Amino acid sequence: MSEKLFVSAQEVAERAGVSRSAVSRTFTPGASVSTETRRKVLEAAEALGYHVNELARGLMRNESGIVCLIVSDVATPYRSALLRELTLLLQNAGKVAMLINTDRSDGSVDRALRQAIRYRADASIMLSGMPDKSIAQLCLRSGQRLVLINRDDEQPGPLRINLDDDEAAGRVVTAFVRAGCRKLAFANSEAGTPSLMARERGFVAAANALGIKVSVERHGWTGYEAGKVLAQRMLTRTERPDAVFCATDLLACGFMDAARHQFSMSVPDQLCIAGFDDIEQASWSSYDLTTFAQPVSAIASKAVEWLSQPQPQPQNDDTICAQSIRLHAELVWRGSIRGG
Amino acid sequence: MSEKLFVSAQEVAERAGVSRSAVSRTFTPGASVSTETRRKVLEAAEALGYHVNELARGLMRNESGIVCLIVSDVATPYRSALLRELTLLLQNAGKVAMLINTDRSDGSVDRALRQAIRYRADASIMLSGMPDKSIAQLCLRSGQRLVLINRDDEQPGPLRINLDDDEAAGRVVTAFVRAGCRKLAFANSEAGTPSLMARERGFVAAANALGIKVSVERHGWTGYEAGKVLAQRMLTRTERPDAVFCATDLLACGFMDAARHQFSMSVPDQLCIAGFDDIEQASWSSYDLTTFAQPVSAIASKAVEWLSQPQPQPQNDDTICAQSIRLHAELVWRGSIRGG
DNA sequence: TTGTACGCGTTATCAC
DNA sequence: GTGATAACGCGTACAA
Repeated sequence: MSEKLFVSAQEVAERAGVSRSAVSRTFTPGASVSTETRRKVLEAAEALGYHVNELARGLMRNESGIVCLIVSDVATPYRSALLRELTLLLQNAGKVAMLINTDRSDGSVDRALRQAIRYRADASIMLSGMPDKSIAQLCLRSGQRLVLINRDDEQPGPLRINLDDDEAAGRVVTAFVRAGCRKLAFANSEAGTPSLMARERGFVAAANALGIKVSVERHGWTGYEAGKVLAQRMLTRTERPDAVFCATDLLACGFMDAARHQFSMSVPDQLCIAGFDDIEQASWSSYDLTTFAQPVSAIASKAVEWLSQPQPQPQNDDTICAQSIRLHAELVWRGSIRGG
Repeated sequence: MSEKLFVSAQEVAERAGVSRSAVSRTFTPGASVSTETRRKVLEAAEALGYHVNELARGLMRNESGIVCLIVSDVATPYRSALLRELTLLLQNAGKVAMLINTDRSDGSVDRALRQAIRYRADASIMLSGMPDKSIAQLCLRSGQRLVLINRDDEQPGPLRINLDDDEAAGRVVTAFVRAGCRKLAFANSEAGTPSLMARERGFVAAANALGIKVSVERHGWTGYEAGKVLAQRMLTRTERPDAVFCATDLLACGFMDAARHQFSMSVPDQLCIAGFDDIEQASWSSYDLTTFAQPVSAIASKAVEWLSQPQPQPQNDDTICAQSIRLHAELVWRGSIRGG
């Protein structure tokens, strides 16, 4: 049953008539081998179908080449776009991506992180969820790097990449007011992640500064259906808003569809809408949504870049050399706000 | 610089006052350990922050627990949905997913497959591309399982999962004719993958059988923009089609948007449209697209199920015990065809 | 430049 | 049930 399946460096060495270390050196970038030996080894390897065993290599080097991507809702447009960029750049950097799907259940992210540790991942990149503090500490203590994207400022990850959510939200208020809107609304999800809440706070604050009150509604998670529900709630009131900022493009699409097809409202004439993320669908002509672009490729390259450079410090147990990057979310003007 | 980072079973054994084997057995599901020993080991492991090293374990067992997902266009709705299901089921089966992104470039999938071999993946699941026959053979010879989803019938993979594309396409013809349409069209991409071509063939054949000619157009890859371009081509003709079957939902969305917003056509009154995949956007009320559902969860569970059961045969070099599964694509009736 | 010898962390085998 | 020992495939210090 269990015949030898993979061919080892030993066999290559025998066939090539050299020592096993010669084989090892041939496949190690920095090593010194004579041209003749290398040729013989390569020939034998090709003939036998030899491939380096990264598991064994990782065991020796204490460096697996594996980077763990921890994410929930992979099928969501923004998440999958970020995933695409990350995997692409990781591959170019000679790393390989391990994908772990989390859900809302308790301990889901912790399990993911533990999985990453068991496979001795060089790093973990979290696109969702917040790890238990102790687990995160364990990662760091184990020499594993941690990158948190659009997560928290409080989290203990060494590299944190965030957006200027609050400031961006302020710019929507200006746009709405310039379009002649006065009855502003904010449609949010109940997820309550830091970036979503920052958008809400920024929007409300900027409006209040202009003496405008904002009606805020929260429902469900950040998806299309939740947007519809939010619209049903906010548009059945006697006092309808004339402009709504949705915390997410998916919410905005749902909101817009409900406004048009269930309430026969015209966008942007009777209702201005703005979203956040700039998912592909936002540019589809049925929506033509004004929104803020997540700088996905910038996020991904910052993350991978940071992972590629060598560990700056040995890291004391208590003093984690944290680094925080704040990226700009550009406003993409389209047709869902009047007077672009 | 390189202080000991991870804690090993050896250290746990010392602290617990038992042998290394006892530690190993504690973390091996099927092994027999006394309750007392297990308790001591678990306690020591917890205190030290011990985690099994899957790299070393994989090295011993000749089984890494890694399953390679080879895919291009990850950010596409259908692909990401399939990816979600697969990663979820793999995790439940105790496996872990390694994601490799391929592009259209030559040798991209081959590199991916080689990567899978280097990490001693137990299996590779291909959602895109077709591997070079020699590489595929190498995988199989190395004891690696291979699953091809919506790929080819000619490929050498042991498990091939396909849909009844041709038959499904025939059912659209019936629906179109029943809606009173007589000028049928098929909008395809230039990608030319087997499933896309099967849909085209099935549609044309079924229409011809009823004495109806079909105008076929192909452009770009299977995306929203390509759908728009196809609409521009087909709707500027003197003889406009009154029903179009798009090889993909993304194409259909683009086609519909162009028809409505650039040609002021009403769907489904002047133009019936059908798609394929049943991506989430197909159900959004702006599109409300009649389409065929990819049975993503069935596909994923078939694949994972097959991987979970033990290798049925030792596999001779020439006789590969291939298995082919043909799944049904259900028609999802929505508003883009008259008279549902 | 090349070969020898050892160690990485784990599991399987076999005595006890 | 438990503990010693061999083996997995590889990198590398060291001596030649």
